[in-house]
Amino acid sequence: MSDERRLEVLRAIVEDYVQTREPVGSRTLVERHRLGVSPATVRNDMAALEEAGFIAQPHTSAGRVPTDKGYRLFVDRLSAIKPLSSPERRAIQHFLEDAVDLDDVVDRSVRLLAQLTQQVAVVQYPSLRRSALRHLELVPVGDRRLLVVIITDTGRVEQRTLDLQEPVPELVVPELRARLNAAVAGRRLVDLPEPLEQMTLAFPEADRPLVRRVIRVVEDTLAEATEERIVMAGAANLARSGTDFPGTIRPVLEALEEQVVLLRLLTEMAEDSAGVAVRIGHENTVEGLTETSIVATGYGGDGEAVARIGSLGPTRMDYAATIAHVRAVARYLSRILAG
Amino acid sequence: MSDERRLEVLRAIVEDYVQTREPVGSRTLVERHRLGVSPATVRNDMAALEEAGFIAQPHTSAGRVPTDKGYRLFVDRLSAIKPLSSPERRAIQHFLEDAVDLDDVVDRSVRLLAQLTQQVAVVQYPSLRRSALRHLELVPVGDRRLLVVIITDTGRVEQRTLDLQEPVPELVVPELRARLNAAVAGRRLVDLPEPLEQMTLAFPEADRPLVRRVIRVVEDTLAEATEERIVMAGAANLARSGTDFPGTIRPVLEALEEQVVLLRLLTEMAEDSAGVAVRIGHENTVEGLTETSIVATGYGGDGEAVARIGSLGPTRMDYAATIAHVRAVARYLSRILAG
DNA sequence: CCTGGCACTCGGCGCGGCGGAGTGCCAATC
DNA sequence: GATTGGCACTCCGCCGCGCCGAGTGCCAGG
Repeated sequence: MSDERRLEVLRAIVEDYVQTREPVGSRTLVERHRLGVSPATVRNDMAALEEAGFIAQPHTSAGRVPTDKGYRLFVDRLSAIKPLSSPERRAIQHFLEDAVDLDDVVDRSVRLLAQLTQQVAVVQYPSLRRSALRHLELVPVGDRRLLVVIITDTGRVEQRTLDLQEPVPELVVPELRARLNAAVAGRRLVDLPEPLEQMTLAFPEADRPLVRRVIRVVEDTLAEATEERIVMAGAANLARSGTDFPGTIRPVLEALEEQVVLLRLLTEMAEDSAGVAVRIGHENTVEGLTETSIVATGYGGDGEAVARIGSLGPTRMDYAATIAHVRAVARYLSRILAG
Repeated sequence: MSDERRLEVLRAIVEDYVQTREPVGSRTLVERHRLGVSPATVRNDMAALEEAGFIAQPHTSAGRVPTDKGYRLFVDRLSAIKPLSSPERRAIQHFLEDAVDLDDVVDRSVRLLAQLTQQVAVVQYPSLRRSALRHLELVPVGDRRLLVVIITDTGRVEQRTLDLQEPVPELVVPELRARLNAAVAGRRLVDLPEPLEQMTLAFPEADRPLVRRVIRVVEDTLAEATEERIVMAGAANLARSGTDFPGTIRPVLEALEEQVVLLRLLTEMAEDSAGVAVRIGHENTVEGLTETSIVATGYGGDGEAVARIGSLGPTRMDYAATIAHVRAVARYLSRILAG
């Protein structure tokens, strides 16, 4: 009994089940795939695969269904990545190229991915922490408020208002603005803290508290994981005809509304050698997502990713296609942001 | 046969149906409500109500169900607005008061409303057009770019970059900033165009093209309806236990993803005397939303609303409660924004 | 180690009968 | 003339039954 063929059988089971959404039996399996052996032989292999926990049967005397473990093995052995057709590529590129600003790029990307995969797409906004700063602006609003505007090289703009105990000295603001920008230009937010602290010393004693507060706001802004926004599209795809989910899709929708959780999940996911991360079923410990799988990868930035993009669907999804789509969109997205 | 009682019967039918989600018959109706008449009498009234198109029966010899027209009459005659309990009020207020900035306020509001109504909540971001300007900031970025930052009194911040053919004269920027702010302070964007045009004349001939371009950007920004963002929460509530929707919730989810359509719908809705707008079932011509009702109202601004907030659910919703909740959240939201 | 054969299991489906909730109508009553 | 009790009728939903087919596990033979 060759291990080789058993893997082949698992592969066939996964593919058939993904396509038909029904437990697959030994007879239909040999009919559809050129396995070169009889149903009886396949049955033996199936028994072994079940013993090892890769497949299971919903009821006695029913066909087999892959388990999470089975999908995992399948995905790990998945060597060939489906190449996209070249019209498909062109469509992606053109669609994204028409975007007018960062919001538009992200919006288009997430919709596109949802459309391609027919699943739920999730895109994290380019992270502030790993982006480089283009400019820092201070605007007095009234006489006890200061608006801090942070502009990154990915085109993202973030702002915070700062309430002050006492009026801001008119003259300090332009100077602070100039010095801050000098200290900050082109640096990534994660690399900042030290230069800023030194800068404080250049100001007269009296102004230092104010300077410290402004610096504090900038630091807080970058520290706040809350500010990591994500956008989502394709929720409607969860409710597709086939009864994809056991009970309702409610728990899934609930989980998806918790952006914080989703964000953590997305960033936690470890990428494999090919740069794509896959979480299958119960590998997602998040409540409500244990019946779903997530395919994600990073985008933007050379070498180190600036944010992540992913697709979420039922564990029984077309992994090969999803991986291809996620990679493709991530690649074009990176290109657009860099250009 | 008093018209008075017929209305009472309709009322009872709507209330029972909303609660039980099942067609309601004459017997159970008299048992649950103190109508003071016999089932037979109610049956006569029902026949009349059906004749007039306010109710219908799913199958012969089944109970009655309100039609869209029935709900409409019910809502129009709905005089008493359910007052919220005072713990409920306090909870709303505290929850919203803890918000740290505009994004947070909007986010909290939409979640809160979804939670209260157990439906889908939608909040439109404070509109630029109807907000008053607090401050206008010009920031040179590089020597051929100008960043225009627009800050409104609702706390919203919008920015645009402006590419220039020739370098900006260093000195013009501060002057332009000062003059613009003088011309603009406290005015609503819709009221602007004329004062800005006059202002151009105050600059030396050479600088006028630049001034005109900046003004142009400000005007464009306010003209772009695209910039009207909305946020949504509570999609999971659509998938509640009871089989609320005929087929699936898919068409509804799809419609909700089309923010542009949703936005148009929200702004089109005409408010009644009490300031709340209700669209019932097929009154929503939007595809996918013909089985849902929407309750919406404006918020922010004195007299004239600055943006809208609403709740969407199955036609069979608790209108009285939903209206109360929408009004309450809108009121507190307005208060927060004003303070 | 593979294969064909065989007995067994079990879920899904269609059918028929039943009960209950509800209606519509009619004649009697106030 | 509105209201009411009575009565016959309708129809949906539910339950139990039996069949069929797909699928399995095992065994003996190649």
